[in-house]
Parts: sequence; structure tokens; C-alpha cells
Amino acid sequence: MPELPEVETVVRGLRASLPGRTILEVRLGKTDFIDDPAALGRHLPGTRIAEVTRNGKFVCIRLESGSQQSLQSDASQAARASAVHLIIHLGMTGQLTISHSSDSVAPHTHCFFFLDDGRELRYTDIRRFGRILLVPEPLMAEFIGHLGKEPLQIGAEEFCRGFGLRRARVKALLLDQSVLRGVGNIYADESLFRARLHPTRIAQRLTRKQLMALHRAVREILTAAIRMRGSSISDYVDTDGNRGEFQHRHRVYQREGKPCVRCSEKIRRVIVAGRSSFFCPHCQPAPRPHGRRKRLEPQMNAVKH
DNA sequence: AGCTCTTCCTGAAAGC
DNA sequence: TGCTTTCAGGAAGAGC
Repeated sequence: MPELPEVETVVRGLRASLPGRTILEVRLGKTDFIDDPAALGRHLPGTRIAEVTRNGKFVCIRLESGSQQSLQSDASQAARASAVHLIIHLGMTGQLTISHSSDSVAPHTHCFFFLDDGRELRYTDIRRFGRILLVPEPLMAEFIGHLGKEPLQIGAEEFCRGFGLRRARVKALLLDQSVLRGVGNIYADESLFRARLHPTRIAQRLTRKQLMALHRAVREILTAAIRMRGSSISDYVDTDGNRGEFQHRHRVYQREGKPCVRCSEKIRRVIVAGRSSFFCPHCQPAPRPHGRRKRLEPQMNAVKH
């Protein structure tokens, strides 16, 4: 399932061939996952692809009206202001591929964006949990504003501050896109294993040292996963149709009953925040069942108001 | 604030 | 063998 490393890999693939291309035509199949399907046909043909970026798990394609291009700065500023962003979330099974028209069409391909070089950008999504929408340039900041921090950009201090104030389980926070953008179930579990933290630990009760370890673990896991072009569990492929390699490095995710690579204890699975959460009961000890703690035990990380 | 449950959807896997 | 049931899960919304 596409999370930050998979989306980053897809974006890098798109970036290699899309910028500079003009969209000639849009053809749609099923559209129930598109916010405003008619708007795609209305606004996209004739636009020029200016830039492809990633925000959390969203692929963002900036489109400028292609007609009058000028090197004058006021004209290019005007083009920027009238730009539209084609935003794509891959959901569980979404795939963006760049194909030649002669390439066979995969089942469940619902969008075709025909380009001026004869190729086409295709969106395939078996379960249609993905999402496609258009965001006008002036509303883009607001759209991005709903998302949390980029996990690879947030500093250790800010991370500790953010998590240290929350009473939610640490796994739930990692998955919350308004806290961190881009981490999903796989990388949350792998990061918690690396930081040796049980998924149901309450963020507020973690020590500063533990929060620092988690911050570092998230960064290291995501960086390593990007290097290996993401994890292919079931459907994920990049823009060329290639699978990722990071699934071979998973230490806990979907390894229930298998021995921990660190201590050989059997990996276990619990449901946290509605999702399967895999962990090693030895390396990631469960939080003490609290309720009657010995009174006034000093808490290193207690937050006073 | 934060938890659980439900909804969306399909295909794989389990159950009979 | 072949049909039916169950389940997974990103995100959003409801209800507690």
C-alpha cells in the first residue's frame, strides 16, 4: 500500500517524464473516487505540466494554462496564480503509470491523461480507495495546511514537543496525517520496532530519550525505504510498473508468529487504531497496565500546565 | 481529546 | 470442486 516512500518513488518517476508535457485529453472510466470528474475534462486539456511534487501521501501535479507563455516575470507570475493542481492520493491500490498507447490497459484503469508526446499517464485502482481532485493555486496553501509535518523535515525538538503533549497511543499518532504526513501502517510498525516502543504506549508517557529514538527511527526507516523504492506487498508498483524492494527488510510488518530478528521471540499482532499492528513482545515491552500506580512516582517527562 | 464503529471497494484466502 | 463468507485497510464521519 502506498505510503510516503512509495509515493516518493512514484513522484520521482513522474518527474522524469512529465514536466513540460501538455495534457491533450482526459478520458475517464469509473469516477466515484474523483471529487469533481467533470472538472477534469473542463480544466486539464491544454494545460502544461509545470512540476510534480509530493505532500505526505499526495501526488501533486502543478498545471499551468499552456497558451501564452512568456519569459517576462509578470506573465509567469500570472501563470502561477492561475495554475491548478491535480492532486492524486493512491489509497490502498492506486497506481500511476506512464504508458504508450499501444501498451495493454490493466484492469481497473479509470483515468487516462493523454500527453503531447504520444504517451499517457494512467491511473489504475482496484479498490478505488484513492482520490483525485483539482485544487486551484490560491487554495493550495490551505489544502496543504490541513496536513501535519513532513516526517523527513520535522526536527527532533518539534517532534518531541508535538508527541509529548498528546495522550493518544503512539501508533495512532504516527498514522494521523494531521500530525505527520505520509506515515502509514507499514512504516509506523517498522519505526516502532526500530525505536523499541510498543504501539499502545501513550505518547505523553514516553521519555524524551524514547521520543528522540522514535523521531530518528521514523527518519531512518523512511529514508531506507525510499532508497529501496518502497515496499510492494500486493499491488504497489512504480511509474514503470516495477515493484519495490523494501518488503524484504520488514522486521515486524506481516510477520506474525515468525521469530524476531533481534531476539527470536515470536512477533505478535494486536489491533491499534483499527489497524493490525505487529510488534515483538520482548523488544517492545507493553506499557504497564496503569490505573493504580504507586502515588506520585516521579515522571521524567511529565508536562506541567 | 481520543476511542470505536461504519462506510467505501475488490480480491485473496479461509470455511464449508 | 465450487460456492459463500470473511477480511484487509486509508480516510472521513458519527457517536460516545
